[in-house]
Amino acid sequence: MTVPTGRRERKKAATRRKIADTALRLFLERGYDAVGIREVAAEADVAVTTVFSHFASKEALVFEQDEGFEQRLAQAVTNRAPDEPLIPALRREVLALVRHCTADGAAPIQRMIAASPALRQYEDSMRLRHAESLAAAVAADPALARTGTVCRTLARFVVDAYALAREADDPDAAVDEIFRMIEAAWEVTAPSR
Amino acid sequence: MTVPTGRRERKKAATRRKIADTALRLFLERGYDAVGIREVAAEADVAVTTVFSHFASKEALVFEQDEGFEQRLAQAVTNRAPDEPLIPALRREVLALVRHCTADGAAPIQRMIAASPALRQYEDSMRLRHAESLAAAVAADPALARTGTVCRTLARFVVDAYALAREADDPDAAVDEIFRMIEAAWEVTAPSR
DNA sequence: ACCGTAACACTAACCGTTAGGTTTTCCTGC
DNA sequence: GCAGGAAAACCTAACGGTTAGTGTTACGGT
Repeated sequence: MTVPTGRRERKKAATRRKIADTALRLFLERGYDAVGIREVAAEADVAVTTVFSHFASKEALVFEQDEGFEQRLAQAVTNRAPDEPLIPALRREVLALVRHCTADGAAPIQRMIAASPALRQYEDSMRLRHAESLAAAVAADPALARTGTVCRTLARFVVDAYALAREADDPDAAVDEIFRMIEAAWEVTAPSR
Repeated sequence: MTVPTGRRERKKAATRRKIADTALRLFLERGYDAVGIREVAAEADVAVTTVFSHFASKEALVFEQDEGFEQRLAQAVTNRAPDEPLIPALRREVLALVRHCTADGAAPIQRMIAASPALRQYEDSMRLRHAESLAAAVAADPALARTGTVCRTLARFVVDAYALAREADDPDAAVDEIFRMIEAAWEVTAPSR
């Protein structure tokens, strides 16, 4: 019943980090496709089954750090100031996420992802999961009062903005441009007063 | 150089169709995951390598018939009447596609896809490919005069509409609702006259 | 009739992933 | 402290999708 506090959790987290770090290092050194799971496990000095007990798939090793992103969009909705409109809050968060991903330090990882169809596909489906949780957060806000379909649509549009802006020549300008479209799409669904 | 006319092509097409038909039949009979590629090959009386010379992956066997869909959205743009506005033309095409997929005859296939994460993921990434060709078609129309980012964004929104409407309780109404949003998003990008 | 090539076959492997069952390591209540 | 239980990690072995390598056939153009 007591909350497990201590060494066990620390060791588990250490193993997880060691696997992820080793994997990312090998992937960047020699290419994602050129490094096998057995090799990652050997280099991290763990069993293959241990790798898969920490990560659901080989692709998940690459996106380990981005797990927090899942919640950030939803929190941008639920934690926004009581009187702040929805769209600017989302715009701000998407802009922050885009800047984080297009920062110089992330360039090698982004190049690796772009080079691997498997990683691109994984990221795409990850974004759709994020859209679902964002849609749930939007639908849960009673101040917004939209149908389920509108909430899901908005969520898709927002994650599209994230994906498209990252690939654009000028990410900041792209966020601006796309969010003008999203704002218009959202306004037209306002319930009649 | 000469245009290949004849038996060779017919035999190849026949082999391809035999593989696809056999695979779909087995998948529907016993489930996508429960049928292996080796089994499909044996039942179609071809070698495993032959299956993969016709289809890039196991998932592609399921979506063989939907290959034409790739072009339909783009054609809805390029082949529309000279004075027809873009959005209604796209709305009409998406509605037709949604109705086609939610027709009674397609129900078992849709259920199979919904039951397999691998198939859902494959379809998601297929949609993104479709969005890219749609974006290219929109960008190529000089009468529209929008930036590349706007064209890509619109294309994403349109394929989102397709995906969301299919899952909605009332697909027709969802297409209506979502395309009102798309229309507004598109209008706000109109170049100043 | 003959050659090039496209289609197909067979074998054998590689790689991600999982199941099975065992050992180690830590937490906890005595 | 220590027994008992559980979580974490291990090892082995396999399964299923996918591909490389190497032939073999059958068609099409000359």
